[in-house]
Amino acid sequence: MSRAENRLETTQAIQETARRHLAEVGPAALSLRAIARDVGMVSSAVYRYFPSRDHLLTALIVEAYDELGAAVEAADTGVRRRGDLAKRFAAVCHAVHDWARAHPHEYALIYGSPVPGYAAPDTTIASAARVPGTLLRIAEESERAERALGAPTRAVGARERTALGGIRPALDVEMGDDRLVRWMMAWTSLFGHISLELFGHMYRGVLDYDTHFAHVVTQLADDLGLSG
Amino acid sequence: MSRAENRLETTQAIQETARRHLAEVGPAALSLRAIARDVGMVSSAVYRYFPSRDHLLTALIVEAYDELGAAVEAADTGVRRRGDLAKRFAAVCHAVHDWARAHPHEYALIYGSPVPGYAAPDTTIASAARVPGTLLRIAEESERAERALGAPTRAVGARERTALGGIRPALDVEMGDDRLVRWMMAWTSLFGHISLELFGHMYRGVLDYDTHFAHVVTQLADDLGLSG
DNA sequence: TGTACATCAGTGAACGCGCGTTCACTGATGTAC
DNA sequence: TGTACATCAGTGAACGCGCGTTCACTGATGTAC
Repeated sequence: MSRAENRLETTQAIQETARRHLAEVGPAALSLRAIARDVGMVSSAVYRYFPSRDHLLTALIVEAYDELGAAVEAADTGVRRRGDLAKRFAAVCHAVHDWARAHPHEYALIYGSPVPGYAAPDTTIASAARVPGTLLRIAEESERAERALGAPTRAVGARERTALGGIRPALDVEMGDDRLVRWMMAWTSLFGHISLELFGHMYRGVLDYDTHFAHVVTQLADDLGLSG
Repeated sequence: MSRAENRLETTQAIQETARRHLAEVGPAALSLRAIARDVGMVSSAVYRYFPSRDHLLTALIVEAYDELGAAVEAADTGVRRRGDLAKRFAAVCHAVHDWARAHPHEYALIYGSPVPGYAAPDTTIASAARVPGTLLRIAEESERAERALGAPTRAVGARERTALGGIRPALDVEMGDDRLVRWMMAWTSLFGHISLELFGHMYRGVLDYDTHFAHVVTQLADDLGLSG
């Protein structure tokens, strides 16, 4: 095995082990020494691969965003009838939900509490943007198709229009303010739902998470005017 | 000063200091020794007041839930015209938002990632239920007043009805499934919005958090049929 | 094809630090008679 | 009002443990001629 191959393999071994540890102790208590022990090397050797604990954490964050992003993009792309926006939206929502359920600690790492003392570098931005980006692509299609929203939306004033100014540059289409607002609400609903569910706030209230989630997703699709 | 007064005062001093530390290092890294040092006593003395680190954490969690709960209840009660449900709903939402902005770390403690290795005891349940409870009281009023929902809701099937079975016991009124679904969605929207905002996911996207939040709240009130 | 040198992975010891929890203790505050 | 005893707060030392990071080093892998 070449040096380069070895390097790649060891880097991955460290990252995988780190990820396992993350699930057990959380990001704040993630320990380089414990990871090194588990991989079977001495703690100082890890520094040949990651210059510091924070760099390792960044790698884990990027990995999580990318894994989720890939799952979501694949779910969208997997829908044959590209014009069936309700189906695409549902596929995306369920992909986020499924991934979060399968990887609760990775989800908590990127969508839960920020890690104290850690500032995510700009490297993470592109990966973090994949899910919102996928949603916006569907939103654009609904705008192009001139679909009417399923839920009426209050008139959007100039201030609210300005408030949403940071999102417009990410859009390829001139989108109505009312539609954009509804998509923002769908986005917060989606992640709010998943966070409240995963972090235990629905416990004993909602008795069947999957059924309820599926219902909410179809409702959101209706509100966005995607069904029909 | 009596022994009992002293005890209360020291307990509070420890808890306040713990809370300050929480804001700096997060729940996972909260250190009894550091807190003791800051209060001006030896670390073992803390054990006269809290039997373990986890008990202290529980106290902080209950405190946070109660503070938020009290703020939310006060906001609701503060609305004179009890029949103005839109105003009550908005007051409640803004109370959550304001409190979260003022106490981001306490918010993260209760609505962010679960603390690894910590299991919240049942003691926290009553305090945690205050915000959802306040929302449900408003929901009940809207049911009693037979307000029509502002956003149409897809027919709720038997399975979804069953899935929401855990919430019905907390209701004093027989509530329509469509309304209950909308209130669940409002709840997830509210906390999803706040979490995404506070945890940095709206950064550079939404340019004016307060304006956007206010707009969303009025929209939610519309959807719930509270305005009018 | 072989040799000389450079690069790199991994070692092991060390630095300086912090942690939660236990325990025997001192001295002050409270209580019962 | 005074004395004897019980309760309690806080001390300081100790146990056993873990952490991130640095550094001089050995030995293996790669490269240039």
